[in-house]
Amino acid sequence: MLQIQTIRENAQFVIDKLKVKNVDATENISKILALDAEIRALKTSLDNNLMEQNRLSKEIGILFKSGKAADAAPLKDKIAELKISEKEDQTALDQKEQEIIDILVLLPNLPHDSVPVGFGANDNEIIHKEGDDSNMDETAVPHWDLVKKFDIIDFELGTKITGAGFPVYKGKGAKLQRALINFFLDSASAENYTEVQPPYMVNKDSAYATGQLPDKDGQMYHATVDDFYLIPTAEVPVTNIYRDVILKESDFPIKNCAYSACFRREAGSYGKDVRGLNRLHQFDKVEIVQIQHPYRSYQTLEEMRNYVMGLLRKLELPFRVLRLCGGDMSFTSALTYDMEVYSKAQQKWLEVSSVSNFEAFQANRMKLRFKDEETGKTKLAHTLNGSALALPRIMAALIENNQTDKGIVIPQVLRKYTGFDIID
RNA sequence: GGAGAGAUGGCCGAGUGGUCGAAGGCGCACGCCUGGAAAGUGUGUAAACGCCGAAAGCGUUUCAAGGGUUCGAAUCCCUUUCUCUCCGCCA
Repeated sequence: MLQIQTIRENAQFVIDKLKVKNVDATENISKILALDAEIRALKTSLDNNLMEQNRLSKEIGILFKSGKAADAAPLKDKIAELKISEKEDQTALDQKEQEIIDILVLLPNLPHDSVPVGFGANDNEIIHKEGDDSNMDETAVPHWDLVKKFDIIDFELGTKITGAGFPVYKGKGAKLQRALINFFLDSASAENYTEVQPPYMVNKDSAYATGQLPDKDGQMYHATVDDFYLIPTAEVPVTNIYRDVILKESDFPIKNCAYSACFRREAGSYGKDVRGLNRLHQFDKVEIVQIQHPYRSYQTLEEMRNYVMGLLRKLELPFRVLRLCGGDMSFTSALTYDMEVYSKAQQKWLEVSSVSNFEAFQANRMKLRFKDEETGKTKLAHTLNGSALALPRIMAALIENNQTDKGIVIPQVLRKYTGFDIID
């Protein structure tokens, strides 16, 4: 959520920035400014009213103590009068505050200066490319056929047990996935990320704090009996560790990593992109989360990007890095890099990681702050996160790119985790 | 799931209707003391919001959350959430 103070002080700047995300906020911003002025006037009037009531109550207390209780009656009448206008102010205030929040919550985060203008995936800026992204010959087999041939992932079985998008990993397929998870977690630990195992279900407050609610309500599985949501990413529970927390500057940077299963309804996506492992309802991911001082968050974003690039390099996968354009960025993000690996058999780039700086947007919703040593004031911290990495598409690319006559060759870096060097 | 007890500041803990944002202790910060440190000692030690911005100052709110009684609630009543103990169930 944008800070009301930012809007109050830089309304035009906010409007201009939101245009980069293709949002015309002119009307909403002027509504917000009007409501904000009304709210402050009401607050002042209400505060003065309450102050008067408190003063009179104290007087009554003194009268009671000194045995002059009878003299209190006129004061009581006065308070009764004040209470009528208090109630009016309070009702109006509650209503206006709800109104302003209802609008604020719909405004996305402001994009960073470096974010290119654009409407969709085609407008993203390719800022880096690495590895051999030539295509394989015509005999190359897509992963959904390979996994069947080697009996390592069974989509039909998952459909029987649950439904489409819930595959069953078997034998060396299950082991390869576990190897990747361990490789990712060990790598993060080596970079001083503290490993956590979060809950896979969260309450409404948590889903709201990281921005899944109210914007992406329909994308999460909802366990209605207890009103819990299945997490779409570990970002949600891990970032919420720091909800309503005031940090010290010396706590920065906070670095957490977490493996979790992720659950996404993916309502509205059908067709070619959902084939095989490309888009699932349940998948595994290792997530890295950092909380940083506002001055250093962009430096941290670059570190995180470099870290993820390093993982892809070790896995010997061709990849590219995109700087997302305004139209393709998420609601909460100020700057996002996507990493895509090239699947030589599908002849397609597959998104395997998204690294973002949310600046103070999530922190504002979840009241994640720190004490500024210079001023002694509490200020909002910056939150960042990234996938490091999402498993299914990595699996798909490894299986496809490493197919040989003899089987699927396991990259060197994973062999100590898998215990085998080929799937055949 | 049933029965009971509880939830107070960074932590421990007092407070059962009035001047209580809250005693005391610990911790922390700064100072004194010391050659230096410990001990001792003094002072300070929450957040949000409003009063045109900043500072100062003033005010409002906050003792799990929400509602109620009262001129006045940490304190009384109701609801919810959570924690602990016992019983039941159980990986």
